[in-house]
Amino acid sequence: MSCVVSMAALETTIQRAGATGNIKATREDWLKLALETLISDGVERVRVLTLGQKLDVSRSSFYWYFKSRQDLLDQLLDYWRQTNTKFIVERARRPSATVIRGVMSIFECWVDERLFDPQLDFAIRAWARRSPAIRRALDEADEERVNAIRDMFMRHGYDEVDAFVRARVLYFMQIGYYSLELNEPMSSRLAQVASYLRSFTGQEPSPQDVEDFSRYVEKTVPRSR
Amino acid sequence: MSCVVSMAALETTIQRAGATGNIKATREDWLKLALETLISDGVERVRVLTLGQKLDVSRSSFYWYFKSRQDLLDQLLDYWRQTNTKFIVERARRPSATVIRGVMSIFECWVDERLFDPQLDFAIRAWARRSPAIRRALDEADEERVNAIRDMFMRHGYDEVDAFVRARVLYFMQIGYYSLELNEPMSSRLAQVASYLRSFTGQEPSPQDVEDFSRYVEKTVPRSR
DNA sequence: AAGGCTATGGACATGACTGTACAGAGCAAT
DNA sequence: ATTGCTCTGTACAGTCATGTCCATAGCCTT
Repeated sequence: MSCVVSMAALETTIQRAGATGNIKATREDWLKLALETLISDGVERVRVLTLGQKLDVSRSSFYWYFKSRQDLLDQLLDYWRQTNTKFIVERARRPSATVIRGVMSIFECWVDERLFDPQLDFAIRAWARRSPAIRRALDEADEERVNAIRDMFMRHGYDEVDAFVRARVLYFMQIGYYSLELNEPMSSRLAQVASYLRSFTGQEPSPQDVEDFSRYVEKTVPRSR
Repeated sequence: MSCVVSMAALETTIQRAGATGNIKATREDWLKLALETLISDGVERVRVLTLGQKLDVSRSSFYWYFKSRQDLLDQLLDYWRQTNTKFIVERARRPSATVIRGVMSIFECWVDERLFDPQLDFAIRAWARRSPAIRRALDEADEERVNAIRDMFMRHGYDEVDAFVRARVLYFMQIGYYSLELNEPMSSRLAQVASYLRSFTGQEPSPQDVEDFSRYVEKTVPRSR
């Protein structure tokens, strides 16, 4: 579906499949489909049999590339680890002239699914409910993200508790937003940017701020409708 | 586990089990255990076989009380429908002297799991990913909740867009908060109440406000540690 | 064209789960 | 004590999943 995450990052996990013949499904095919399934249906639905049917290949092929189903799941987690937290932290650390600008930097992750894939995050969250290992990985990621955002607020003069709470409000609000899967058109979302900035920072955004953000989205986000 | 939701509401869905003998597991037992399993593990783990094993009863018993597994799941959804949205809306509609007080009313749901069960909500959310019927029910509930909160902000003079955005920030932030399953002690949470009120309303809470909220929690919330 | 390696198909063993059929246990009222 | 009702256990059929074994198809090199 909407899993348009850059698969580039997947290649990290992937050994070069030497382009030998008689290949119906590559390792990448299995991984990609598994990721899409994880995102749209949850871990429980990531099944060797089902994936094989969709790829029109028997299950033996799977066991050539992967040791077991668990092996595949481990790799999916690795993929998530290497992608979803990185950009948030990077954006939060960027120098910014004002808090408003700082928050706008982070907003970039919320409007561009190449930077942060909310559905993948949600799937990991559901997965974590029943798996302590996933739970631990997720907790670490959440903490890293919130801390990065908190530091941004502190750089702009908020005291520690306020910065922490505002970081949480900003981050948790977005996690919550995504878990509703609203699928709003970008135009509606942009129409509310000023209110969000005001609400998150407690300061009044300038018209220039709002305009710049719209520009950014227009120019860099594909399919922003 | 922490499923301490008042089971009273369940009885709505329940026909009186005439207290005849030879009963090992009542309909209530099945429902309650199913609900706990839904909450802690997700729908996929609500299985007739597993429930039966935990109740130490064979599966035939289940099929006496329920037409099928789907029948049970339908009833779980009904239970959620009848409980989780009600109190939020009710609290949001209560007259309040100031916005701060209005937000505090809603906060009551976030600190008292008898009013709002976050884990159940999360489980329904995960369920909704793969079931259009659940999706619809959930969307309705979310809209009802946000609208009730928005109206509260509007009653206190916020314009429509601002009220709507603040309602979302308040509600989504909480949904996000819960999906992290932080399990913080109540004392930490209370220590941040002032910051949260400030962030959500854009106004400064009085010491009296903060103190009153602490009092409320202390008196009415069981096990607030 | 012959062998070698890679990837695949098919068969088999095993286990978890749903739903159905039916016999019978236990209590209540007659 | 017999009958009737409610609930439970055992047994069976059917589905869907994982993982293993082994034969072999297909390209690549020599």
